[in-house]
Amino acid sequence: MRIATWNVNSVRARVDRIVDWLVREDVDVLGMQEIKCRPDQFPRAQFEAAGYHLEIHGLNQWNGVAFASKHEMTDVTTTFEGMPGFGEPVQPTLDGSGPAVDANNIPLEARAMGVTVDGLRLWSLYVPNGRSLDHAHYAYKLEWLKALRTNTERWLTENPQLRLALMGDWNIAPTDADMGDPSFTPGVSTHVSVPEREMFASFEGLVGDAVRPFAPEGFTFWDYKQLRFPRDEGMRIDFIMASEAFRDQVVDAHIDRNERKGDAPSDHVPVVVDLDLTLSDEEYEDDDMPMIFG
DNA sequence: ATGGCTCGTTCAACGAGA
Repeated sequence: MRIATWNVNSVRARVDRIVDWLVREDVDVLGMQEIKCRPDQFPRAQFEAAGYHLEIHGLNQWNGVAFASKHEMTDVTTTFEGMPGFGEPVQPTLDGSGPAVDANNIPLEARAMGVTVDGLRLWSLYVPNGRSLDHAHYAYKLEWLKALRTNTERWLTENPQLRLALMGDWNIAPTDADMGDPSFTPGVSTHVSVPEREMFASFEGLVGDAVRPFAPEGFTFWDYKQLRFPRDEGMRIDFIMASEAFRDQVVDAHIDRNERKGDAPSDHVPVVVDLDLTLSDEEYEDDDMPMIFG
């Protein structure tokens, strides 16, 4: 089972590349971010011709998340409990026909989608950028992640064996090795600030990086400007953060740097994990049994 | 010191990205 996450920076501008890659790499499930369109604008036909089912959450030209999967998707959700919105409060509609809002009547953005595939609980997440340390978007980013962490803890408390993956564009470079863009300055810039890194670290013990053990180095994003890609001045901000039960089944992983090359690439590249779903807890428990030598 | 690319909006610049 091959599962991937990719911030595609507009699915309509990139549909040929995305579907070509899915087919060539024989990807089972892809979580996308920044599709930048509504479901009625999504280029469904090309995905479906390649054998993929689709789940799409997009409200306008900003943000937007989706899944393409060869296998059936169930339990589709586009929010988690306590997810904050961004912007000005709106008047709630009595019949619930208006935009989805948080507890303060602030509209929710299209930044999360959860699906279940073959018993795996997968989330496609587009964490808010933050814009700058003194911007309201930065406080929103931290609140959004705090709510995600609270839900993650609850999901795993209810089911410690849950095979859960929080995959997407986290918009945080968790270590200095993950930041290679010289325009980002510690203490001044988003993505490397202490509160962001502490928030990322707060997921430890719940989920861990499923990719880094197999791909210890490498960026997932390079800015379009300033020759960042040829100079390899990128950042590692796209992650598949997974529960222990999920990681027990991961047999390989990689970052597909080649997708930053060629005509009209996204500024992010796909991040991929390969799972062996036949690996079970029982087998691992058996491995822990004392050996009896005859 | 500033902008640098790319996208969607929609035809002219601008918001947003990171």
